[in-house]
Order: sequence, then structure tokens, then C-alpha cells
Amino acid sequence: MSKPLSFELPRSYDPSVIEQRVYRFWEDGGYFAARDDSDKPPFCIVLPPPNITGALHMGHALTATVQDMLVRWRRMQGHNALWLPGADHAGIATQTVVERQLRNEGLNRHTLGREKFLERVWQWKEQYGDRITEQHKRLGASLDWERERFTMDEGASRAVREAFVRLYENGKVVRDNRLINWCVSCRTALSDVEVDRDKPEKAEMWSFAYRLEDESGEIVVATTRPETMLADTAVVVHPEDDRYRHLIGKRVRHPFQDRSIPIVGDDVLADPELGTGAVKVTPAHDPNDFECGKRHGLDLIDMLKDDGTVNENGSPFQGLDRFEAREQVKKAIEEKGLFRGRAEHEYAPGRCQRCRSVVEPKLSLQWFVDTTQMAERALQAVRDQKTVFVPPQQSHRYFDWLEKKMPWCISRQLWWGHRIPAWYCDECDEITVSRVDPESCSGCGSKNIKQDDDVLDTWFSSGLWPFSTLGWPEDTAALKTFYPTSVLETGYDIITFWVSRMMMMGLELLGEIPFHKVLLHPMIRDQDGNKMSKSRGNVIDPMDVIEGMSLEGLVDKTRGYTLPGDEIERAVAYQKEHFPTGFAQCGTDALRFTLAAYTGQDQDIRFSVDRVEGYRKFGNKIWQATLGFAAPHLSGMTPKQGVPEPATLADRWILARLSQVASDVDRLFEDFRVGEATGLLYHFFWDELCSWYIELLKPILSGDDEREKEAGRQVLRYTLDMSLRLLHPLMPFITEVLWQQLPKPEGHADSIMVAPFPRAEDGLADEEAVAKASRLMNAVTAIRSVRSEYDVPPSKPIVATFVTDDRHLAELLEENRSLVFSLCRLEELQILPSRAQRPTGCATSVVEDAELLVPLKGLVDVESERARLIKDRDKTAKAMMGSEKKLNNDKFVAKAPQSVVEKEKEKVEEAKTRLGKIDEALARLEEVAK
RNA sequence: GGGCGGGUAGCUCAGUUGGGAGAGCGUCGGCCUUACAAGCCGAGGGUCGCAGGUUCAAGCCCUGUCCCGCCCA
Repeated sequence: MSKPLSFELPRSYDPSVIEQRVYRFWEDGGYFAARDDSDKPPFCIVLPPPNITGALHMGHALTATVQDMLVRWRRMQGHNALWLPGADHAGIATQTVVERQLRNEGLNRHTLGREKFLERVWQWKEQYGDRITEQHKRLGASLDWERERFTMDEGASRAVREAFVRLYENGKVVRDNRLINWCVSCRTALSDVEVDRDKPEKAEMWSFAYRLEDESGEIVVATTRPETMLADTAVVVHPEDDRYRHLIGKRVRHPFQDRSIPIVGDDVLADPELGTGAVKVTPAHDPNDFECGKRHGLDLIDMLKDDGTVNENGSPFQGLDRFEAREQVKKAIEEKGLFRGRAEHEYAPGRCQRCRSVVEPKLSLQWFVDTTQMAERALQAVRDQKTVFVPPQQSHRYFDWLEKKMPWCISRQLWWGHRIPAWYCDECDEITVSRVDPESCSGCGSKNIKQDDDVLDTWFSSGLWPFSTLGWPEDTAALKTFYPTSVLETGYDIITFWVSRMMMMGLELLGEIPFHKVLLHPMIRDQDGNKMSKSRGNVIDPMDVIEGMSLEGLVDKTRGYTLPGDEIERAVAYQKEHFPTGFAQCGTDALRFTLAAYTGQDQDIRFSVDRVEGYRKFGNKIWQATLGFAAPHLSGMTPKQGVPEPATLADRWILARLSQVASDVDRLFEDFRVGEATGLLYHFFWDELCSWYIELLKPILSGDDEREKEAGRQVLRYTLDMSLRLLHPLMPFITEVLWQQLPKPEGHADSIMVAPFPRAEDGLADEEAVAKASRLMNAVTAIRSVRSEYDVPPSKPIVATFVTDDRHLAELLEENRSLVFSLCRLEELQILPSRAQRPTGCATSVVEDAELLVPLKGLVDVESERARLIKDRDKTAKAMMGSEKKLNNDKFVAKAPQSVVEKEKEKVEEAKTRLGKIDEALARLEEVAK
């Protein structure tokens, strides 16, 4: 057991004083640790490994909030709950960051050499890699840090190696010469999902003519990338196209190179309706052309070097950059008189997700995962509901992507990452793929072997995350206990990158799904629905919301970014306009509660700091109710075990509500409806517990009925205890601090983290109490309403008279006379039968089955009274007519469920009674006016 | 072009088997009532995008349509 949590508590809520202390208390107490061997039901979430180059952003905060909430809830329910942390090495991103650092020192990785470069990356990782870990701690994340993993650490690397070798051995990983996406700036291959297609840009559809070799004419083709004509190896036309059919089989002459190109008929690529109907074909630089090339056995000419300049195949433009070559080719074609026109065109080139430069389709020898079978298994597992998506419609993204069964290019021309465990032999064609570094070729035994220079796609290792973190390929106890994991929680944007790959890998390598549920959250945007980005200035750093941040601080931070000057100024201008006073210090609990409240949405989140500030006030409310109000009243008491015995209607009511809320929250958490749970808890704590129960309790605690007093103390203590537990998964810090302050029965847990989560049985179901309390509250509200309408200050006591023949109501009011006194500041409460003489000069309204009369000497204005009553009458009459209309409809009476019909009848009865009372009041008003 | 999501109060959004339109913030009025002015009490505010349909009954189901956003090609 750790040392108890004890420090001076401020009078009002100040998250900065408590949060970090509480986290240390938990860490010292070892509360985050899960056990590999346990009889408790397992519950496991692996944290999506954040990129080590990154700082925590609002999306991470959302992920952490939802996952921590689920883990804390299950842990309190007695599950063996494991939340497993780790980080991702992020190949390109990290390498880019370190290369930038080197450039500032006048170095580059090539001068440094591979080994020294990797040393620098590890150095960088040691220095900055744990920033995000610290930030997760600030978020209150109850991650089992003892198990923290990194995709490049020894265990994860062994998993990667094992996976690669196994997939190679069963033929699912292959090395092949295929068309891939090449980033000339990062100088590496990219998988399809790493290529973004932005909004179409203005481009030019440029036409030129190929002359027929036999001088009998020409054929006109169009392209947005004229330079690719240097690698054209065919012109295709539709075989049914009468304009060109006779040309099929003939050849055209290449204008710059000493070669000729065949004209081929192809009904896939050529569309007679489009352009001229003839298409140039560059199989080595366009995916569609590549397929066409395969169909017709066309030559493949690769015209680009890795740096994006034209190679020897592109003579006479060799050495030019691709875009420069485009202009020169156009010029040269015009000079030869072959130019045939240009047209405006919209074109969306693929861009590198990392560096934004235009990606080139390029023929290249790379490693691929053939996903055909793996994708099918992964699809089937979701179709069979073995893994369930929440919300379910998000599974469409998964299906749409996997159904394409695209080969996955996994080699990257980088240094930072898992080096591909394949060795090539100088003396034969054998490739040696091995779990341990080989010393000789597995084919000819030659010692002249060399390992592949490339590394694997980062997502290859991420794909193993749910089991590599649990020790796979070793058959560990952790793996047995926690795999398949319970829930995978992440943003819907990485379903293709990550979720689908984990599914494929898990099913392939372990024969079992990696997780039972996939819970997807929306993207976080700014208050206008725009993506948060540094260059916009609309980024809201979770840490700034937690700790508070001045406008000056925000601007300073923005000026520190490496961005073009005009973008910096634009960002600063945005911040000055939208955050003129910066951000208030809101604390982690408020931020978490806000994020949780936002998750109900099926659409992206428009994040607003105002809302966080609102929930910070909620934190203060909890603080005040517990420490300010309850603590002094509860000091010295002896808390009883179990549900306390209620003494008053208020006691019965709040225990009944507690039971209902506990049951609802449990169900909502179970269904991942976290947003609804936040609303329910907010309303219960603030409106029901604070505004009603505590107010009802005040007269009892200051009264002299010792039995009611003691019961009230027990109920208050108990309800607060349970409420804090219900709130704990969402607001871990404040609930822990306050819970520690509450008196508790013998044998209680040392931390709220491991106190049992409330269930329905932890309250007392009591429908009668709920109904009675509701009537009483209506009566109280009616008196307050009258008071407010006449601007009678609360300090001035008034007399309230209820005129009713409803015996139950009369008894209810009588029994709770002192409560009504206290809540309404009365000097007298009268309950009269309708035959009694009414007092005069009263404000009147109707509530429940009673007329409410409040004598207000000289204040009552006949006209405004009449207006008020008539308004009420109109409203009531309108509602009654609505119900009567339904009841007069035979079809309604015949077809609607009996309960609905009964309800309508009751409504009519109630309205009739109410109308009667209003009319009486109106009539008396006329008499007074006379 | 295909798919998905959204359109409800001034703003941000709830609204689950179809059966009395809600919350928070903002607005207005009154209050330092001994936990909380970061608070309390009260009030006002909506043709549920539009048009049809199904139904005794539609914010909710169906069809069409307009607008916004995202994903894929």
C-alpha cells in the first residue's frame, strides 16, 4: 500500500494543485498494473502507439479519454484490466526530423553513414521520445507503464522478423518488379494509403500527334503529363472505333527517339467518347497503362531516376527534372509541328502524405504482401461479427478498402526502421530470408551475401501491435490472458492503414482476430469545422487547455514553428481574432469530460474551449458540494456499511435516483454511449443531488430530529461516495481527491480506482418516492415561479396557500411542510379544501391538482394576473384539444396500444381539472376587480 | 461518378424498438438565501432543410430534392 494521499486542499477547485499529485499517488500505489495470471475476467486495450516525433494533440487526448474511461470502469467492476502503452518509430517522419537536424549542422545521412545515422536517431528518440508519455500521464491515463513497448525495441523487432519470415515462407510476401508510388523527395516507395489525393488542381490537357511510320497520316493523343511520352510504348484505340480500326497493327514513329511504337486495340483503356479516342500508353509510369501493357505484352521503359530527373531512356532530355522536362518536351513537340492543342482540365495528382510532393508511379523492384487471402479472412471475420465495428456503418470503410485486395508495398528506401531480413547472393539468384542473420547463401553456400538495404513500412510493425506487445512470437502468459484484446479504439481515419492490417496479421499469424470490438471516434476540428493545422493557427493544444495559456504564449509558440513567414502571420492573426484572451486553465478532468461529452456525435467534433470551461465549473460544483457543504456535516460520523436506511422522502428519492442512474450509466458504458453518460451524470449530480437533495437536506440537518439527521448524513455520504465513483472514469483526479476526504465504512479500498463501480442494487428502487418527489418539486417550483414573477426577493418570506381536494397531495404537502418552507422561504403554508374561503389579493396559479394562492399585498396587478392565467389556459386547452382529437379518432382508439390511449385519457382529465381551476381563479379575479 | 455522415432554439449539439420537442452556452428578469456569484431562483426562445409517402400517430420509417462535410475512384 502506498502512502495516503494527503495535502492541503484549496477552498475552491484548482486542478493544478491536485492532478499531478494524484497521478503520483496512483503510480506509487501500483494501481495501473494488470496481472498475467488472474481469475478475474480480462479486459485489454492496446493504446494506438503514438508517433515518437509527435506531441500530443486533441485527437490523442480524445483517444486517451475514451480508452482510460473504459479501462477504469472495467477495473472498478473487478476486471483484470490492462491498458498497454507504447510508441511507434514512424519511419519517414522520424528520419525526416533527424535529417533536418543534421542539415542544420551542415551534415547529411550519407556523409554520416548508416550506422552513425541510426545512432543519431536513437539519441533523438531518447531525448524526445518520452514527451508523449509524460503528456499521457498529465491526462490521467491509467496505462500499465511497466509494459510500455516501442515498435523498434527488441521484442517488437523479433515479432516483425518472425512475421516477415513466415509470410515469405508461405508465399504471401514476395519480391517483384511492379508499379509503385515513388516519392522523389523522400526517395522511397509508398503504399497506396500513404498517397493523398487532394482537391483537383487546374491542369492542362495537352494534345500532340504521332506520325504513322508509313507516312500515311497521324494519330492524335492527349495527356496531362507530356514528358511521359518519352517512355511511351504504344498507342491504343478502341477496337470498334471506325476512325482508327484500320490503324491497329500499324506503327507510329517516336519524334525524339530512334524507335517506333505499335498501335494496339484495347477496349479497356481506349474510350471512343473521350478526347480523340486514342490514348498514349506509358506502362512504366501509369497504373492503368501498366495493366494495359500486361494485356498486350508491351515494352516497359523506365524514364525516371530516383531523384525525379530524366534518365538515359528519356534522351534527349536526360538530366532534366521531371517538371522541366515537361516544358522542354512541349517546346520540342511544338517545334516539330506536332502540337495539336490544349484544353483546360482538372487533375488531382497523388501527393506524398509526408512531404506533399507529387508522387510518380514508377516501375520498381520492391517487396509486397500479397493480401488476397489475408484480406478475405479479415473481411469474413467482420462479416461474421467476430469483430464488431462501433458505430457499425464505419465498417464500410473497412470493407471498401479490403475488398480491393491490393498488393501492399512494404519496402521503404529508408534507414530508420526494421531492415528487411533478406540477403542477396553475389553468385546465384537465391534470396536468403532468415530468422537469424545468415552467414552464407541458402542456395549455393557462398559467403558473398549482402542484406537488403531497405526497411519495412512502419505499418507492417504496427500491424502486429496487438500481439507483439503481449510478447508474440513467444507463447507468453500475457498473450494467453489478453489476446484477443477487448476493444480497439481509434479514429476512423486509420481504418485502412491500421485496423485492416492488424486484422489481416492477427488472423494470419495467430489464427484469431486481434480484438472483439473496434470503437471509432470522430475527427476533431476547430469551431468552424476546419481541420486543425499549424499554418491556420487554429490548433488547440490539450496541454494549453489543461494548464491555461495566454494569447502571447500562443503567438510565441506559433512564431517558433518552421513555416513560411506569411503562413505564420496568418496563423497569428487567426489566434488574435479567435483567442483574444487565450485559454483559461481548465484542468484535465474538465477536458476529459468535454471530450467524452462530444463523442456521441456521428459527425466530426467542432471543438470549443468554452465548453471545457463549462465543465470546469462542474468540477467546482462537485468540489463545493463535497468539501464545502458535505464535509463539515459529515465529520465525526460513523459511516454504515451498505445502502443506508432512508428516513425522509428526500432520502428515498435520491437513493432511488441513484439506483436508476447507476443502472443507466452501466448500460451506456456497456454500449459505448459515453456522451449520453456524461449528460446523465452531469444532470444527476448538479440538478438532482445538489439543487434538490442537498437543499432538501439543509432544514433537516439544521433541525432537531436526530433520527432524520443521522439518516440524512448517511444518505448524503453514501450518495456522494457512489456519485464520485460513477464519475471517476471520466474525471479521475477530482473524484479521487474528494473521495479520499469522505468518511468511509471499515474495509474500504485505498483508492477510488479500485472501489467497486456502482450497480442498480447500490441504490433503492422506489417508484413511489420518485413520483411523490416529483409532485412536491412541482409545487415548490410553482411557488418560486410566482415569487419570481412578482420580483419578491428571496429574503422576504411569503405565505403560500394550496387549495385542493386531492387528499394525497394535501398529505404530501403536510408531511413535507418544513421542506417547502425552506425551499420557498415561506412564513406560512396553508392547505385548504376547495369549499374553504380563499384569501384575497393573491397571485394565483395552478399546479398539480391544486390552486396556488400567494397573497401579495398591493403587488398583485389584475391585468397581469389575468394575462398570465389566460396564457396558461390557452396552453392547457390546446394540449387538451390535441388529446381529444386523438381520442375522437376511432382508428386511434382501435389501433394504438391500450397504454397510449389511457395516457391520452388521463391527459384530458388532468387538463380538464386544470382548466376548471384556472377558470375559478379567473372568475375570482373579475370579482376582485369589480 | 460511387459510398458515408450531417441539416433540430442565436451558437454547439442530445433526442434507441414511432406515442407529450431537450441540454449546455448565450439572452432577459430577480437574488451576496450561512457549499459554490466559477453560484442560486425564474423566464423567453424551434414550420425539427424542403416536398411527397407509409401510419391512428413521423424529428425518428420510405421516396424524391436542396445544401454542407468526409472517404473512395
